Amino acid sequence: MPAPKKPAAESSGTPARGSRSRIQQRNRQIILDAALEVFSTHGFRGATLDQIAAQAGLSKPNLLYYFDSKDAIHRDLLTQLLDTWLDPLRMLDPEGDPQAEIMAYMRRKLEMARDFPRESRLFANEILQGAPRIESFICNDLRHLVDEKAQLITEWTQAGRIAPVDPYHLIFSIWALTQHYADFAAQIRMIRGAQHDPLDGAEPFLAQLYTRLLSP
Amino acid sequence: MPAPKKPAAESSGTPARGSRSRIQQRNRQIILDAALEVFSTHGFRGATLDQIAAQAGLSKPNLLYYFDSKDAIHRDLLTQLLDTWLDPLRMLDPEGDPQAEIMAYMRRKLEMARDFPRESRLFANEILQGAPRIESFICNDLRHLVDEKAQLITEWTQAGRIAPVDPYHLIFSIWALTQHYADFAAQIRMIRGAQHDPLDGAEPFLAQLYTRLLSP
DNA sequence: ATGGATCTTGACTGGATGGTCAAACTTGAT
DNA sequence: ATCAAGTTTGACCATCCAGTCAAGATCCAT
Repeated sequence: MPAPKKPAAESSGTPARGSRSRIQQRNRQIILDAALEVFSTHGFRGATLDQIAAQAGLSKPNLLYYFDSKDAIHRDLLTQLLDTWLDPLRMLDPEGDPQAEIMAYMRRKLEMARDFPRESRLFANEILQGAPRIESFICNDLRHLVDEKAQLITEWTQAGRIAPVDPYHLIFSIWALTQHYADFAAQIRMIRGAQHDPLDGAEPFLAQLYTRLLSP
Repeated sequence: MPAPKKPAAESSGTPARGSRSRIQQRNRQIILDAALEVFSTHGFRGATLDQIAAQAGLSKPNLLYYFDSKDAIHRDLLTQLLDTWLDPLRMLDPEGDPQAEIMAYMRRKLEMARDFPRESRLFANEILQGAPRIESFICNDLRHLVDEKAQLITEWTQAGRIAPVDPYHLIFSIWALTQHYADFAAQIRMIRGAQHDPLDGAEPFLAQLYTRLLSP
């Protein structure tokens, strides 16, 4: 007897994109989008499959037809997120103008806070809990990239091309300042009033801040 | 028949401190401390009474002898937290030297991140979820205080005593930069290695940053 | 030492929630 | 049109978890 055809577990390896029907592609995406909404505001344990199903407009058993478990949905979201999380920092170009490069990095992160606030909150939730699911990513990929770029920044400071700053704290400051606008958007909205976009005025302020910090 | 004597609900009004026995004082504090540990890392829904009981070294029914419900413990923690959350900003002195006042505010917030990281994470969890339980606090107390201090900063900039900056974003930047060291401590530890204190070097960096930002 | 008040807990309940399953429905290749 | 494969769901189960309860242990004023 052939086991009931589940639409591919694919927990590892290549997605085998072509092997999925249009319906699968569409519904998996709908589910991931709904799950991102729910996980990012309620955290993993705070989210329920019923909430996600309601948000997706599907039945709960139907979610579990497309994903093996609640955990699998969450893992998929995190994997997808981490896949692009490093890109802005990776683009920091050793050949470019130091100050312009760092400003551009800050702007890319700020764009991510504006365009992907739910992803930022998903990440924040994960770190707040001690990063149990993404520890190896942070200790390996992220750490090595940060070490590499910190080295680059140190060279820039030693060459006198930017003011002497601690490169690690510089990077952390960019993370803190940009992600704050996504992670703490609720607070900012309540303080500035709902009519403002939380990010109004953020770019000029951060440009001013880093210009003054980095000018030799 | 007298109803079983629960140790005072006290959900509102004065604690009636003296009315509690030594055992009550002690155990309530043990429970709140354990709950802070658990809620701050797992969030409200992610925490279980069993975890809190284990952390406190008490039985679950015993927790519920001292507090009416899981929610009541959480509410107590938040209330206690909010009670002092505004103090550092409140201390911003209109009569003091503007730059020194803002630097001192940053340092007070950084001290709180160092001394009360669990409280910071409890707060962060709450905001990430949209701040449902503390909306009125943020919309009223916090908002009014921020408006007042933003006004003060504006006066300082108009008097040319500090560089012209957006006062709201200045305040948000202090929150972001200082709380980041508590909320994202797990990430910082993984990147810098466990031997470093996450806050090593933070104070000089932030001093440098705000000195350069604010100097007229 | 004694007794009533305070504290503690094992055993339990009811509801929520992740996950299963078999039957029903839809799709599209022939 | 037909049917096998793919998709959907109502009903169900097992476990987890907040909260209850009544009986037992401890404390402390007298």
